[in-house]
Parts: sequence; structure tokens; C-alpha cells
Amino acid sequence: MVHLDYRDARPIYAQIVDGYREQIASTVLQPGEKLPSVRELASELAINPNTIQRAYRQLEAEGWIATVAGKGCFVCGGEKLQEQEKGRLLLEFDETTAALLALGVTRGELVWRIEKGDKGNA
Amino acid sequence: MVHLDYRDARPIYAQIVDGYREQIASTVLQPGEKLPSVRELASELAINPNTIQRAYRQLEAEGWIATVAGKGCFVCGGEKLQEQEKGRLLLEFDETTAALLALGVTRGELVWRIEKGDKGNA
Amino acid sequence: MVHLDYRDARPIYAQIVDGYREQIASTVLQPGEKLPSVRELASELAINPNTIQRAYRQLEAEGWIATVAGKGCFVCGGEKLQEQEKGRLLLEFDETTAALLALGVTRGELVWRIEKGDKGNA
Amino acid sequence: MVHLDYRDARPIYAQIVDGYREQIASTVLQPGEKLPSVRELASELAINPNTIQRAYRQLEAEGWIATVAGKGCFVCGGEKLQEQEKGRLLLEFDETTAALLALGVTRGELVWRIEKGDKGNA
DNA sequence: GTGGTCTAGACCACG
DNA sequence: GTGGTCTAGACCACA
Repeated sequence: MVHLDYRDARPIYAQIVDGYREQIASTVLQPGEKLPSVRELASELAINPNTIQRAYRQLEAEGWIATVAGKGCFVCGGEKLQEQEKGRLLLEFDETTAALLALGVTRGELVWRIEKGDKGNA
Repeated sequence: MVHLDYRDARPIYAQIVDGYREQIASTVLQPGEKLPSVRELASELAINPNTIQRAYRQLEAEGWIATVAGKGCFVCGGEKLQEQEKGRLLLEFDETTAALLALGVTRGELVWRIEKGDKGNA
Repeated sequence: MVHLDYRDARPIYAQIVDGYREQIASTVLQPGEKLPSVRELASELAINPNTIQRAYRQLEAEGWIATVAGKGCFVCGGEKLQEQEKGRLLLEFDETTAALLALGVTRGELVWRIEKGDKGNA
Repeated sequence: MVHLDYRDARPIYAQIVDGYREQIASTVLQPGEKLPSVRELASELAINPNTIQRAYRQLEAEGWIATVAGKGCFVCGGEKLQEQEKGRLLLEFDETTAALLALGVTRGELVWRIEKGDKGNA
């Protein structure tokens, strides 16, 4: 499922796209898995089916999912996409790191923040 | 100065806000320093003065600058704001880190990316 | 609705902000209630939609309302905001009280002014 | 003296006017007392003499001070003005009280806030 | 000269 | 139809 926030600056359809993109990229949703149908998700989120459809259309255009007429939408097995997403995130990682260093945060503190989750996340 | 990218999804005024926020947060712009006047920056960037004014208004609302009518806009000396910004960046750092780990990037690689700049920035 | 006074020193947008802030703080406007649309209010008050939009933007920045693009602006359920507003008013109350005492008004008279409305408001 | 705050929304001259008005109304400055000269105050506050002059002009127009050419500016003995100011403050007091009651503050708490300063201020 | 306000009207994204 | 952005240009108060 996806979490909607009406106070978020992003339009609803974009929140859905972002939500699924992240879940697919991180393999929370496995390749081949079926997404909820347009009507189903629309009624669950209490929003217009058109909005869902637009989100699915974009996810398909980006290659994250494939829609099979009459059957539903399924997660693609996209290694290339994961690579692309990884590249984007690494860039963001480097930028954030640089900004934090400029603010006086030490490399040691950043390393510590990476290591600290070690116990909980395997 | 600030770099505008018309292909960027963010509206112009937001690009200006983000640009100056970053420069102030990283002390590239020192407290007390004067920002270009509304009209000046507008003509340099070839956009409407209203757009600049909107950006400056938001920077003031966020506490980054103080605007003195008839004199100009000046960078605030904001330790508190830097703390705030640092918190925001650390949050982003953690989120990006989590997403990368979920994608199979190892902690070691992230740590390496942090250390690698060590020679250049000391 | 909001009352505009062109003889007021405050700019129009500020009068609108103050008017709605007061109504929301005093729960005359209940959380979830919809504010008039930008164009609607603009035509009712016979002023430019941009001016309304600026007022709404500020109300949102202060956390009083949430605006949903394409749907409208809605009053937030803000207990925290009411607390904030209460603090602001108490400060103003103390300052006014101090000034009146300095002018020779007795504490008894001020207390009387507070009690006098007792019949009407329970 | 008067306290200036460049981050205050009010223009500088207005801050000066408000500051002196308050001090005269509360008899911190006694009738007949001499105000600092335009040049003197201007250099103390490190602002343009024109700004001081404008403030003094307005204070004179409102009847709080009288300027004697070649001698200086002096506080008027203005009972009528104090009455006027008292009326304005009482109105503000009533409005603030009403707003606080609407927010659920009890009359008892307001009365307490009035009485509490009783020891310190005689 | 500075910033602040406001108008008039355009175009866009969203639902 | 909704709000969001931007332009063009006016007038004002202030320093």
C-alpha cells in the first residue's frame, strides 16, 4: 500500500508513483507481484480512479511495472532500473554528505550513522 | 548568485530559495552580507521582479535573511537556523542511506564514499 | 467571511489573514471546513485573485489551513496552533494591562471589564 | 531612549514614534522634559537625522511633544491625550479578553494575571 | 534608490 | 473548476 498525505506539496498521483517506485526499487515488492487494481486502490484511498490510472501509466512509462490488459499490473524485474535508481540515490548521498561536511559535521559522525542501524537491519 | 534551470521541475522562485538557502547554510554567504536587490537580480536572471520578491519573502519567512525596506536584504546570523538545516540534512542522509542499503549497496561502499573526499577537503 | 477596510493601515492581504486567523483560532470556522475558493472570494471582495492567494498562502505557511490543489483550502485541526495563538494573546493581554496600569487605571477597573460580559457569555 | 529593531515590520520612524508615545503616555517621560535633539538621537541610533525629524514631526502632530525652534523638543502635559490613549488601550484590552475567552481561557485566569504583578508594581 | 502592495491577465497542472 | 506560477507594469512608503 501507499501512504497519502494531503498536506504534502506533491500532487496525489506523484505520491503514489513515488511510493510504488521506492517499494519496487527496494524489492519490498518483488518482480512479478501484482499491484492492486485501479478501482480497488481508488476505493481504498478514496480518490478518483483517474488519478490511480495516471500514476500506473507513469510507472509503466518509467518501466517499473507492466500492465496486462484484463489481468492487472505487475512489477517488472528491472535490474537496469534498479541500477538507475541506485545511481540517483548515490548522487543524492554525495550531495547531502557534502552539505553536512560544509556545516561542520564530521566524517566520523556520518560513518557512525551508517553503522548504527547495523544491529536492527541485519 | 544563483543558477536557474528552466528544465527543472521546481518553480523558479523555489530554485532561488533553495539556492540561497544552501549558500547561507554553508556560510558561502556570510551573516550581514547583502543580497542583490530585487530589481538587480531580476534583470540579471531575466525574470520578473515579483518572482524574486516572492523568493526573498520566503527566505525571510524561514529566517534566513532579514529585509530592510529601502535598504536591501541581508543574511541573518543564524546559528539556530544552521542547526535546523543540519537536522533536515541528517534526516535526508538517513533516508538515502536506508534506501541504498535496501538496494544492496554495502555499508562499506557508503563509508568509502564519505572518506574518499578526505584528501581534497581535509 | 472577512471584512475589508480600505482605511485600515494594514494591507488587504493582511486583513484577510488576520480575519481568518481569528475565526479559525476561535473555532468559528471548524476544522475541515472549506474556505471560499480564491476566485470566489476575490469576486466577492472585488479584489484581485492574486491578493487572496497571497493571504491563503500565508495562512497555510502559518499552519492554519491546508490547501489542496484542484480541491480548495480547508481549515486544519490545530490544537497546537490554538495554543500558540493563546500564548500570543496572553502576551498582548499582559502588555496592554501593564500600559493601562501605568496610565493610572486601577486593577479593579480591569477586573470589572472582564467580569461585566459574564451575563451574556455564560 | 528608544529601542530599534531592524527585523520589526514597522518602519524605523514608527518605532521611534511608538516608543516615545508609550513613554510619554505612561509618564516615564514627564511633561516639560526635553527630548534628545535630532542630531544627538540620530548619532546615538546610527540612523539618518531625517528619520528622527519625521518621527518628531509626527509626535508633534499628535500633540505629544512641542518643538521650540532653537531650543529643542519638549513633552507636553497632555491629559486629553492620555485619556485618548487610555481609551484605545481599553478597547484593545476588551478585544484581547474576548479572544482569550473564546479560546477557553477562564475569566479567573485573566484576573489572576492582572493581580499577580501586584507585589512588584505597588 | 530600496522593498511592499496590488492589479490584470496569461498559462499550467490537477481532479 | 481548483490552486500554482509567472509576467508586466503601476503606485506607494521609506531611507
